[in-house]
Amino acid sequence: MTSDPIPVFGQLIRMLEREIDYQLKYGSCCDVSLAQCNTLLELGTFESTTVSELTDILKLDKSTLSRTIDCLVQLNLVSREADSNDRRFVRVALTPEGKKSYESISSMCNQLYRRVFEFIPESQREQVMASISILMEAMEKAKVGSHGTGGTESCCK
Amino acid sequence: MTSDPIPVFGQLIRMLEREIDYQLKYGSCCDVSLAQCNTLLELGTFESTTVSELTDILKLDKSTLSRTIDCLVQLNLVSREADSNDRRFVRVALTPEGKKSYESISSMCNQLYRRVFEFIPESQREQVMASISILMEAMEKAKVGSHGTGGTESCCK
DNA sequence: TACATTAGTTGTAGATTACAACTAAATCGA
DNA sequence: TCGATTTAGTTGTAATCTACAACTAATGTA
Repeated sequence: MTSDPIPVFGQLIRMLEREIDYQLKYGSCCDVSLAQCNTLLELGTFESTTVSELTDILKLDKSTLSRTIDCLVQLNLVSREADSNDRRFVRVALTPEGKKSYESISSMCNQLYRRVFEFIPESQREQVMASISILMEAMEKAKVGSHGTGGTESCCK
Repeated sequence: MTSDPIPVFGQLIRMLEREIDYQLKYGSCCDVSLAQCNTLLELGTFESTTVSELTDILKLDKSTLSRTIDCLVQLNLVSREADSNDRRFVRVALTPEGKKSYESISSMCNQLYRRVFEFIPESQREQVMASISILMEAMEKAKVGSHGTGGTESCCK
């Protein structure tokens, strides 16, 4: 029974967060911004999606995503098309070029993660994988319904 | 021997990253921006620091941090003072008010993490803690020296 | 058909960030 | 000791990111 592990957990998790962000930013996204990169990575796991689905996943405002997608469309990486069943929805999908881009980004990510895994003793890899999964699930469950005031406060006065 | 776990690892880790970010943003930082919040959380673990140390930890440009600190100074949460040994360095530290703010933020974080932990079966908590630590260490070791071109590319043209 | 709801876009403005150019202080090399 | 170089940080500037509010369009409901 040592001292409270929770604050340490918090510190670790924040370090991890920054590390991930950094690696993704400077290691994997070459031609697109971090936001675009994350969007592509998500799009790659769907046949096609909608803006609101991406909103949920990426936790960004729909306007932000709408514009991010604008950019990706202009870059010819993503296609936008009204859903034929419910024309309020916009089906968003990777173009062939977007798929290539996705492949390239995710392969770079995977390369990094493989590298990371090499630094984890083989006997512990399974444990680490399982733990991330457990942690993720727990965070999902622990998600609060209320988000305080939300929004972007900040600087100074 | 199932299929390659690496891509799944990547997905999980990105989900986790967003989850952490979101929780910290809307759950823990009430009066200050996310960047300020992270800065306070780091400052809280030091007696006093320098801008460049924070640069390393937070992986932000020194100019960005300089201004973030400006804000915190204006908010009366942080003090800035030339180092007496080497006057190029600026010692940055929490003011008493900043300490209170730090306590409040980190206690809110810890509350969240405690909540998260409650959703992890007790038998697995130690494993998860250990895994985060292992992963973190591995990511540090795997860190590449080169960061591509770096910088903020992006939008469209 | 009118009213309400839902999905997404556009107007706008502030926040965040980084690069470059700068100042000030310390160190290095004759 | 003095000039050149390096180091820490700040300021000028500009692009990107983001969200809120107000809007349009499509659907559902009474």
